[in-house]
Amino acid sequence: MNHGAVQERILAELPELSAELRKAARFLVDHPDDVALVSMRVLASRAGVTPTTLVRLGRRLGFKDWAALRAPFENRLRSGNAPFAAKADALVQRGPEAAFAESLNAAAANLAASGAGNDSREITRACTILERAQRIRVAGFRSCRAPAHVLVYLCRMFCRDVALLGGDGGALEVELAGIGRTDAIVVIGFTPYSRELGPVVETARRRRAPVVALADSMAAPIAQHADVTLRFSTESPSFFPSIAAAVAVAEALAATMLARRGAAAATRVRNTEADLRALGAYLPE
Amino acid sequence: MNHGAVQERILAELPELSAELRKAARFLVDHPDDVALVSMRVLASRAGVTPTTLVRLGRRLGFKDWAALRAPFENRLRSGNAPFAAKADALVQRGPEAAFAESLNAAAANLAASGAGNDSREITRACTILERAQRIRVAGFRSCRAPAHVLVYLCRMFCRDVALLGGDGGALEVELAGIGRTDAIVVIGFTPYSRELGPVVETARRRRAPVVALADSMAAPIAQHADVTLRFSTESPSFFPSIAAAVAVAEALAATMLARRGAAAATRVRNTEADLRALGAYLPE
DNA sequence: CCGTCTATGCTACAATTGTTGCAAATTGTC
DNA sequence: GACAATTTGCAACAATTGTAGCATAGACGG
Repeated sequence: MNHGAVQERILAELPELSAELRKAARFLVDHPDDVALVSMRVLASRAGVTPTTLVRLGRRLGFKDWAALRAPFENRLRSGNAPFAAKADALVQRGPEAAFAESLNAAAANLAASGAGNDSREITRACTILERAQRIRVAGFRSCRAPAHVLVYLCRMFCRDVALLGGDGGALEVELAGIGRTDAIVVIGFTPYSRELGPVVETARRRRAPVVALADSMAAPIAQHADVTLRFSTESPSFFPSIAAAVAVAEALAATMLARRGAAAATRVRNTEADLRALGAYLPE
Repeated sequence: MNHGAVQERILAELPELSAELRKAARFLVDHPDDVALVSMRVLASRAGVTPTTLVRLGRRLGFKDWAALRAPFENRLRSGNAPFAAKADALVQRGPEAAFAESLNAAAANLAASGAGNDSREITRACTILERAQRIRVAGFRSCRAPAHVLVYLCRMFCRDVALLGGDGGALEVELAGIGRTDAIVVIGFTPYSRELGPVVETARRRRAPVVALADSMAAPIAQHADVTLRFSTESPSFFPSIAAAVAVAEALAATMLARRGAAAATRVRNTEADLRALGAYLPE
């Protein structure tokens, strides 16, 4: 039996399995490398499961041993039947099929550039501004709506008053009405910059509200009057720029804020998660 | 140190070694898979050498442990290796200041894993489904709203009828009303899966509408009944999972569709852009 | 409410792991 | 041939491995 067959077998059996067995089974599907390369005990701990559960899973799937279940995972990695050679080739070959890998590669390069392009002082300043703010408002339009949404979603987990600007049709001015010195505005954009960002930075400046900009350039119009600017890169082999790096920067910003706030904020995040779960936001396991 | 470097090191040292050590060293070079996959004792017996010799070889090559020598051979077999592991090692400093870089690194690793985790046949099938569809509906909730938004935004540039599901408060059922075999549904989610995805996949299945899933696992409940599943990884050093990779996969999917459609679609994208510009969507330079 | 049954974890155990110290064997040198 | 130096193997070690048995916890039906 080869690895593919085992995986199918697992997926077929998945609904019938009990909670713990299913958790283990999913881990096998998701981390096939580990199955072959590490011991059962450390595999179990990585999967958040007891070693016993893995033994039982093996039995349940019809294998005599753990070794018997593990064997197909080993063979998968052996260079003989190389799915990796094919994979590596796929990364190199041209044509439509390569577009996927190329796009991902470009995004990864953008992330790396974003890591290098922001120095820690700027990051610290951005965090300080956002932490002091009574209210945080985030502006991002068109393709930058995604990173804006991410930032709002994450900050809501540990900040009182965070909102996305430009929610429902054209009420932007109303949403900006109460903004003042004690708040903070985050603007996200890259060339060409959405027109809607104009009024946002404009009112922010007039009301002396601190501005954190996420942009593709220090010279971006939205960065001109910002107190801090964090950079991200949008290079892409395709016809549209990539905003994956912007999303990653937004996440990293939220992660940094959380890290600075320490344990209290962390438990607050956990509470929020627990609330969501209790409210039935998620599918049951 | 990666496997290539170890191999070079071995070959360089080879002439200096004694008979037994050389025999062992050659075996390491010739059977790299075995080094990672079997225990030192059976490796020794396969090489016709005593276990002790292997330990001594490791020392001789400058490794602290047998585990240290073995590690590069393991990494060689792992799928998500690439140049990212090295980068992650470079920035392992702790503290709140490092959170930013760590978060970005994790996201980059997730991108790499997503590239390796999706084989090109699946990608092709996903594209085919979406290209055949008269209408495309995308479902993504909570944190997965961001990648859903990205996919919709991009596909709109070259597809007639694309929309985000669950737009305004609870009209999900209405939006699903007309769905049928000739349409396509994209569902995006990871553990824990938003409850709203339940009805979506359910109606898709009932109406026999093809489903493309973007998920963190082949074993995801939303992937179970999907026609194709594209994987992304959400590993993160922080308290919340990262969706940067999901965004990148969504972009890559759009890029692939565009590449497959050829020049005509490309000009269509350019026209859309030009329209936006003419309509005054962007700030003037 | 009780009893049954399944699911899960804990503990113990023999087998196997990587490693060490020491003795035997081999090598080269005078 | 005798000596030291090096190379090699053996036996034993603590640690870790995969597995089995027992006990507990929880679910379900009467």
